[in-house]
Amino acid sequence: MSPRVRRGVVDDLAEAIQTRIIAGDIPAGARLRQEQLAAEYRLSRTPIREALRKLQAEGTVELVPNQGAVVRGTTVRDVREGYEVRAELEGMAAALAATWITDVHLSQLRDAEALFRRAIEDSQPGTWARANDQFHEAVQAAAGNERLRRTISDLHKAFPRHLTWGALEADSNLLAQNVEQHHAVLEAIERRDPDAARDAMRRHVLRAGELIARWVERRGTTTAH
Amino acid sequence: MSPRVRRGVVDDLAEAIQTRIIAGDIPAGARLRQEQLAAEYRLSRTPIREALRKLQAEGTVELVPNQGAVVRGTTVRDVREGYEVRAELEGMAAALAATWITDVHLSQLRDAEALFRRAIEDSQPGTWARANDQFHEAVQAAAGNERLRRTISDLHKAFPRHLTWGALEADSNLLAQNVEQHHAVLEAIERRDPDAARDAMRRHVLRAGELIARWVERRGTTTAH
DNA sequence: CCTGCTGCAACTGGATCCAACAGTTATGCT
DNA sequence: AGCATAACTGTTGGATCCAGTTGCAGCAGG
Repeated sequence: MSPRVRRGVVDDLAEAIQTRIIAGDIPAGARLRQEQLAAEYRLSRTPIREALRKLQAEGTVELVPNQGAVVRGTTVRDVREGYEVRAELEGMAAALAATWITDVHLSQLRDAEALFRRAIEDSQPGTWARANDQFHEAVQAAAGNERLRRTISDLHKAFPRHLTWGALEADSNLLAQNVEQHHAVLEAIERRDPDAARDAMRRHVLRAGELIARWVERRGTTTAH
Repeated sequence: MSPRVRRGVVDDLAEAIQTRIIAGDIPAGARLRQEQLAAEYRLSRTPIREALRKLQAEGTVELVPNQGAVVRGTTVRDVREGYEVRAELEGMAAALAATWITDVHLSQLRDAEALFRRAIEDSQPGTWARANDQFHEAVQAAAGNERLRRTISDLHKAFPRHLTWGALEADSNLLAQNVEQHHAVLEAIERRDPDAARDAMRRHVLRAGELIARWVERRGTTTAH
């Protein structure tokens, strides 16, 4: 969002690995061997290790001395706790958005909502997930609190994306409900009603969290091996 | 809090540097030269660099390619935004604490409050800051949401401690007000009133944030050079 | 006196090298 | 035969090395 500052190789590298993890490409509990990653990315081990340190700080990976890095498994409790916090923060963002939103941001928000709705109705697999992110990001942008935005983003990145997908993909009815909830948020923001916006967003996120928690519960923890 | 897992050299190192920064020992805007740090800690540059990567991920330090690490300066806007978020989260923690607190945590909370009160009344310089942390941490522990705790902690570490100190130390009246506010939070939690607890904590944190913001404003940004 | 160029020194980024440690398998002793 | 120990393999941690880039100082020119 603000790559105004110059980025180095390891920043890209960390992001790449991060992406592969949240995409579910690399499963939880998997050991990340430095040499293998080095070979894969045509680099030496040094930048790999620095990237892993970054991921450790972000909580994506656990780093045990002399034993290497394993991707942190997500427990049901992690999901519940994380979404509880996220609900609060996104609710706050919605409330702020309702009071401070400008016309440009409002039109962005409307576009995102519309895109999401269409993606669901036409049941386009990859598109609606992206549209969903776009909607939430639009709200956060409208809120105008950069720190808040970053905090939510960090929280969001703590969960592999396939969790979100998997939990909702199963039932098209749930997706329809999501459309309704997004609409409620948008409507409250349009009405400039902070309390209503906060409440709508809170409920929305909490619901999603509960669904994901149950989904994870059913399949056990995502920690492999 | 959970150093159950084995820690390595760089973990300690990162924490040490972090501490020196939030203590104000290393001023904002200062360049951290790897060679110097290496000599200082009797290590090679490699672990230093990894530690800096961690700090970069935590937002404590900015890492520009071929130019090294500088500690991030704190702008007034950063303070306002950060404390706004923190107020929300700590308010949430207080609300959770009010509903879920157990007897052990409650006594811890009472102890922390009393310690804080005494430290202020006897005007012991170093003690009250520590007692303050203790109080807030007790609330978060009582809330029982580990993720929330960690998120607040990350947020807290984003600000050098001497900011907090400096802004409050000047006026003993402000400290007395803080005692009152802590008491209000404690009382609401004792009454098991989530809404009141949230509100009291929110106000408390927002006030502190506003004071710090104004203090920073007066002295300009903390970015040296 | 100020501005722009050029060469040098210092520092960072990445690669390579060696030592230490964990896990595993094989071996010897009871 | 079973258990304990010893050797081996694979992997990480930290040190050293080399190349590329940046920033600064000094100098020439306007």
